[in-house]
Amino acid sequence: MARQIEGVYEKVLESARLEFLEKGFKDASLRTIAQNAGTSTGSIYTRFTDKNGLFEALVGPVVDGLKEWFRTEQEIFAQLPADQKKGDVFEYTNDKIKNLVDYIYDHFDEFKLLLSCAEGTAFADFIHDMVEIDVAYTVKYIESTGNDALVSGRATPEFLHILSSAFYSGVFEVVAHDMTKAAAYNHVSRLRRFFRGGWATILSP
Amino acid sequence: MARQIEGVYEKVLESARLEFLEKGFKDASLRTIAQNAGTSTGSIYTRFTDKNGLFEALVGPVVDGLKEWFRTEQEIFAQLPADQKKGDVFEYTNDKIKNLVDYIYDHFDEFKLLLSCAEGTAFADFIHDMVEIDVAYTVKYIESTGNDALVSGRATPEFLHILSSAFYSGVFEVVAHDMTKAAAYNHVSRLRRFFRGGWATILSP
Amino acid sequence: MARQIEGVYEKVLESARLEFLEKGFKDASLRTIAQNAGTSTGSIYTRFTDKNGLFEALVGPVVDGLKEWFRTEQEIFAQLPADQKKGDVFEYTNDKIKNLVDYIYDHFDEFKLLLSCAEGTAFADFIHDMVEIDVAYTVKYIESTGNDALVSGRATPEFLHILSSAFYSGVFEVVAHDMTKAAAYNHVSRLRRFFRGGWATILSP
Amino acid sequence: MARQIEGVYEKVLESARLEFLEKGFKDASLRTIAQNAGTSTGSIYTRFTDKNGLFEALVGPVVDGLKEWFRTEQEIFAQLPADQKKGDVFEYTNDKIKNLVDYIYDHFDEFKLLLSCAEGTAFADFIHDMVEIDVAYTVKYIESTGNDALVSGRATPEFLHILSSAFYSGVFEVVAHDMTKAAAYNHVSRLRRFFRGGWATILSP
DNA sequence: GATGAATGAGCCTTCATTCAT
DNA sequence: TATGAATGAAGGCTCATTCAT
Repeated sequence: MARQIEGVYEKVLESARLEFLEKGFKDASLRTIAQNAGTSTGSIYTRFTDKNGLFEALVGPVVDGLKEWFRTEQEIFAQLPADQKKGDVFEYTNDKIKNLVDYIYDHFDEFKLLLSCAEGTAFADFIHDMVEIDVAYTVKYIESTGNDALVSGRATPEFLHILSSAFYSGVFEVVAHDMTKAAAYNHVSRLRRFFRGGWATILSP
Repeated sequence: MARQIEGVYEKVLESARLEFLEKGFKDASLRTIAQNAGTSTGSIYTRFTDKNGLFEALVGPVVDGLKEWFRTEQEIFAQLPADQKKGDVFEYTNDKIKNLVDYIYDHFDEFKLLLSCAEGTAFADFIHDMVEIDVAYTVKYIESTGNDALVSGRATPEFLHILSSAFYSGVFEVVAHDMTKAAAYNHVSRLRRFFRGGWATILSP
Repeated sequence: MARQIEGVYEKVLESARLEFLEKGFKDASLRTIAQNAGTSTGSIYTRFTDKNGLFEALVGPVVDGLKEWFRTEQEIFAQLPADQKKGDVFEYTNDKIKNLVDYIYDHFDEFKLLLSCAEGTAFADFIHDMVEIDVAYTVKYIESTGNDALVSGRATPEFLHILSSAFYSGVFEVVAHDMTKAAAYNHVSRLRRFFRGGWATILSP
Repeated sequence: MARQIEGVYEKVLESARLEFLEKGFKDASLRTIAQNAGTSTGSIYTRFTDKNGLFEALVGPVVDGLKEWFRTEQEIFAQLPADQKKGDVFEYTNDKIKNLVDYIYDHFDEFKLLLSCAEGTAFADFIHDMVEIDVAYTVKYIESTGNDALVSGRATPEFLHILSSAFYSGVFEVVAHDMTKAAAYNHVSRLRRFFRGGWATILSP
């Protein structure tokens, strides 16, 4: 029984990362990827099904991790005592956002792939998808705290979407600009402070 | 003058618009475009030089118009009396932003092309380019009013960039979501109000 | 009645010369030629019929002139008194060959076109054609002087061809190498001297 | 090992040979070549990289063989005892030149390709390249025998070039004229004899 | 499982020439 | 006559994917 040659999987991923980063998904060549990984195109198909599968193998775990992180944090928050929920969310989420930046910088290449090289991929709308999740959680949060922002019409799901879209676009600029992690912390926290005022007007009657 | 078959120019543009919208720049086929326009591929080259030239013919005037609009507004503002400049900029720009939405909806397809179908094109970084212009004008504005936001470090060009990026990403979501114009007015004005608070903290010492 | 615009003919020729020299006949573009001449492709067709016609217009007169020169010299020689014909032909043709070099340098570009840029043209076999003429004249010369080189088999038309081919290839090297006219005189006369010995063994029993 | 359909390689080469011979390099069509060989255009690229690669596959080995032959003969000659070198080189090279003709006729099509169908190819200047090699060897030979032809100025590298160019042009005429091998032997040996006299005047003070 | 040759549709682009204006 | 837009075939080449070995 033939076994998969060890180390090839990783080499292909590495080679693919570079090729996708350089040329984007569509213009990347599987032949080049295989060659630089020291293997054959066929073996890419054995391991990754597809060009799309290869891209997903690179980026999927990072996306899943991010979604999982969102889910977990949401759950943790949901189980806080009611008074704490209504407390200073801004303060509460301070660490959270720092974790997010950490996560981004732990997977910088992958985020670059997601944000700049994913056209033609299931991940083309990465920001948009993240925003959808974020909005869903925000809605839940607002509802669970009994805040009347939605009921009163001060916020609508669509507007929350635009708001979230604006926020995350700002956040992910740190990737496009290849900021240092320190600069990223700084900018993201400024961005949050900037948004804080707006949120206050929405959440307070 | 050699004959130029009438109406073909427009038909090609229309055909190209549809093809680019459907498949994006790279995957669009000039053959298909020519066929659907009832011409030959060669005549596309006669009229538009290039695949890129064809895309630019669709989208260039709209971008130029937008830049011109930016420039003009900036100039008008620059010539206001000093006290008016320092006045309520939010109120002042209310109409302006409405004009912007009007402009977007007057050229909806083109903005869709710019925002979703321009990869592989000189317009791939459309939002980013607009943001650069916007930031340049914002810096000028801040400096010309004698505000110390920049000097004090409450704002940096990089942070203004992120802020602007966040704002325009939010604005252009109305295109991605195919909102009605009415809904767009509404959302954009909400977005501005939301940002107002943040700006206040930056501009006031 | 519309007249041909004056000066265009010459401008087209000049533009064509440059384009053909740069890219060779096949890769030259009529559009480029027309453009650089400040006229339209159509007007090239009006004046020169064809891409081939254009090339011929450049090069044909020079070829014709050369052929005419060959013919005239041959005629002059034919009418020399018999004893003079048998005299030192080498000496006699000394001036002739100098005239040839002069002719080449009076039409240097055209010879370059003929020798390096004529593939795909009726002039592709220029040297070969010249050689044919030269051989025909040589045969006539040998026969008219009563020399038995041909009859005896010391020379055959085919061998004369090869000989002539070798000689003219050597001569036209001065074009390929962009020699100065002075250097060309020098080399061609050396070449003739070199060939002189060989000829002597053929012509003398 | 992935299957390589047997016999296709040869069929492609054969098909290419015919197409190149008929139309020359530039006007030859890879589609036609592939079709006549019963393959796809793609497989030509797999096997030969390029249109150029295909031409080179046909002609490269023959050129290399020729260069190698030159090199070897030169080396053998270099190691002859000094007195033999100064002996009758004409006699010595008698067999050599016969070998050359043999080589040409063993690869007749390839030489035709090189001499008539190579425009647009790295082999466009085949004769010129051979001449360069030949001249280099000739210079070495002259120097190594202590002959003063170069020192005295009776010969210059440039003139040797022209001479060699003339000689090989004559030799390769046998290909252009589709001579029989017998006729070729005959003509080439006549040509050598013809050149002999000239060489004598150059080499003897 | 690994290989990599084969596929063949498809890409953008160029061109000499024609011909309506 | 001059123009130059139109033609449309043809060009070389690339690619993801398949599959015999």
